[in-house]
Amino acid sequence: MKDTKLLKGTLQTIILKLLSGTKRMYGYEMTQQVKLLTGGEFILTEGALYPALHKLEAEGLLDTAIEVVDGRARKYYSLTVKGKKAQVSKMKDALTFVEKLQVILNTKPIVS
Amino acid sequence: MKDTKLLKGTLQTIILKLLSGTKRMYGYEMTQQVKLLTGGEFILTEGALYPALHKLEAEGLLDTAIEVVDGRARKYYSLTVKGKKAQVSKMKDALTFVEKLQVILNTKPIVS
DNA sequence: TAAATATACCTAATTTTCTTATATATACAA
DNA sequence: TTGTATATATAAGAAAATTAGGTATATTTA
Repeated sequence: MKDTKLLKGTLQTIILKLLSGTKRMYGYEMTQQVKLLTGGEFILTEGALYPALHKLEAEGLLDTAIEVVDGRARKYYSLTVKGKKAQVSKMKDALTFVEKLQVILNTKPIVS
Repeated sequence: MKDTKLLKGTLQTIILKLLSGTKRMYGYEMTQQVKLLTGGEFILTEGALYPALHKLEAEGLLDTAIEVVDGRARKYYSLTVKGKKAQVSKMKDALTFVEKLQVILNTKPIVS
């Protein structure tokens, strides 16, 4: 991979999941977090991230709060109640997706 | 899931993988195979499948042969040499994708 | 026998999502 | 002072999927 920035429709789920583990997070922080977690395999580009954040906010899943830190403006995002519900739902879908994909690709590890 | 027909960019990989396990396969057969393998969770729609097959053929990854069976025309697809190489490559990407996605979603089972 | 379902292919319009490129701006290090 | 890191944003285009249609034959069911 490395080159592929393809997040394949899982971007919303990733954003919601990241936010479910903390009080709030800002965009740039998400890009760094994803890079760190995946050893640089997933690159969350701004062109994909910011529109996705704006969409989730418009849908009422995210709240925002702008703060200036070290002279730079940050836009913090946090889950709304609706967002928390959506997170649970999307995680279920993602789990099913991964599981079934592994079945098709015949890569599901045989574990108890 | 159930409702989501979202295959999220993995459709090409799925097609190549299905074909790697057999000599040849036709489109409708792929839809049934995917439905069977996933317990109905993944629905491979024709609107997604056929354009994908045509694209892979145009790229030289698939060969075709039309045969009439029981009065109905079937278009059999098989992997070319180039297609076999692409299959191996795409499978590697898919494995990395799933692995890293599981890390981000914190759902990676702790196994040896 | 007529209607519905299953088999089997296809495309076109639209929408969604992502890539690529660009823009702005501040802080810090070389 | 030039580049890198931090931080957000949008716009044009491409890619991929959804939705919705179309054609046709075979089989099953009412």
